[in-house]
Amino acid sequence: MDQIEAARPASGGRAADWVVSQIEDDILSGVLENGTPLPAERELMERFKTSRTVVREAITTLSSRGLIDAKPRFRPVVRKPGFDTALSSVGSIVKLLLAETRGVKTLYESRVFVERALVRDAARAATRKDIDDLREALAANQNSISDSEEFYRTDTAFHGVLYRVPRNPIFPAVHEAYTSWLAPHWERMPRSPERNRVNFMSHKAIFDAIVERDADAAEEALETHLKAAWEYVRVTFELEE
Amino acid sequence: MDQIEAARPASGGRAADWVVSQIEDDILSGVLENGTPLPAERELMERFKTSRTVVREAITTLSSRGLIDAKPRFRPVVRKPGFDTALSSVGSIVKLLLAETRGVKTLYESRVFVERALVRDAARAATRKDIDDLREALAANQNSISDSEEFYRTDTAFHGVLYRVPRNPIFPAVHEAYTSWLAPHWERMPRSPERNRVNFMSHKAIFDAIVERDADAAEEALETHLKAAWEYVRVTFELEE
DNA sequence: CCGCTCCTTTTGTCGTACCAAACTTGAGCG
DNA sequence: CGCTCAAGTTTGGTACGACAAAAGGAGCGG
Repeated sequence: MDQIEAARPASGGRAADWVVSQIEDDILSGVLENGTPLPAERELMERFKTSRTVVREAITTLSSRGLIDAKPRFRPVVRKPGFDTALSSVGSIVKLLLAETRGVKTLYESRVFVERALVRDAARAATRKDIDDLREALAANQNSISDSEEFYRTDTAFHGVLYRVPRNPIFPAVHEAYTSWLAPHWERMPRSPERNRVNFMSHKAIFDAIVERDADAAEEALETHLKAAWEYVRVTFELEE
Repeated sequence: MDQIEAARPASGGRAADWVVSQIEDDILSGVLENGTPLPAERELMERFKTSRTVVREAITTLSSRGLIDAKPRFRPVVRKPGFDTALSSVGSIVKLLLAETRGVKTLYESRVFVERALVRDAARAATRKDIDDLREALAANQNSISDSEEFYRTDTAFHGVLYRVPRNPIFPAVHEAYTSWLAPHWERMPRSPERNRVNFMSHKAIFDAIVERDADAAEEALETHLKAAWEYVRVTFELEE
């Protein structure tokens, strides 16, 4: 037992918060490796010399912070945090916000904003490999025009390539967040090969502009694409404005 | 007592989760108004016919989701969620991520990316009032060159105006998040009137380009500005690359 | 009206107990 | 030897009761 635990603060803060920070440290320092289950609650209460109440509170807090993955009745699994888990941990609030008036519109507009910048960046700085990835994603998209289910996936994947161009892990995380948050709305949309073809053509226009290194054209193509997609959603769901 | 409560699911999910969703509904539907304190725990356990254990777990969950503001020993206060609270609730994870290698750089680069798009947008679509706000913020910035403390505030405020141009509540929330997360690093930076003057001149260049409706010039001015600021930080803290 | 004390309420923590679901073990079998 | 399945064991989810400490009020005196 050479474990040196920082002394628990005498008073003021909650004991649970202290346990949370202790476990956080263990996760970050690698004592608790990614993917391994957390020790049993009764074991933790012994290690931290505290009650199960406190341990359980700490666990729920860590869970909602995304540092551990806690399914009911199962051992919580530690999950080393990345920007992706950070974003997914706000999913619950965002879902509430989307239920409000204009919530979806607000989120979607921000997505358009971000992607406009992304295609600009791609036109400016995409590497040869980025272009190849885009071309590949575009081809996959074209090949699945007749299969709406698959088309949706390849559509998402195409946009996903754009989020990876800046080589910043935040952007793929943002992309995943956007798609998961907006998916419930998208999935209820009627699909059709004709519709898919229109979207594919938009993707192709974006791709062509990027290849031509024409940032303005790329941005405009993307904006047209996403605005049209929104209009389609709006009419279908009869949203305001 | 005309309150109709959805029947608690028989089994499977945690009881606490059910209570969480119930209180969420009360907050969103306005039964629990913003700013009012939550009912006492014993009252809630009576209303939901459950134990205090469950009620308390629900409260901690709601707290870490940012739907209520819970200081120890004080009654939790209801806080209607916005995109701002959503972002601030991930602060705890982001703080951990910033401690990792290149964490700050990653976050800062994303900020540069976003602001590049913002100044472009401002050059394209800023209203007369936006321009006036920018001019005012710039003037305040200039007037506080000699007061580094105040200069930092007006600096932040100037950038903040840019985040408000798209008229999308997500962006001001993002700005607040960026500043609060990066503030601990910035505040340890040495300041000087000379340094402030350089930054002010950068702001002015950005402003001028926006007024001229020159998106390319605005973007470049901003990139130069933030890259220089980063270089300053990097050298001071001797960070890698 | 202000400030102090005393009493009530409420939160934070602990301990115990019980159930049901998950896990472990080992016997039995092909 | 490996697989299946049914026991027992562990462990998470919930409930109940208790108590110290702090907050919130009520009353009292200035």
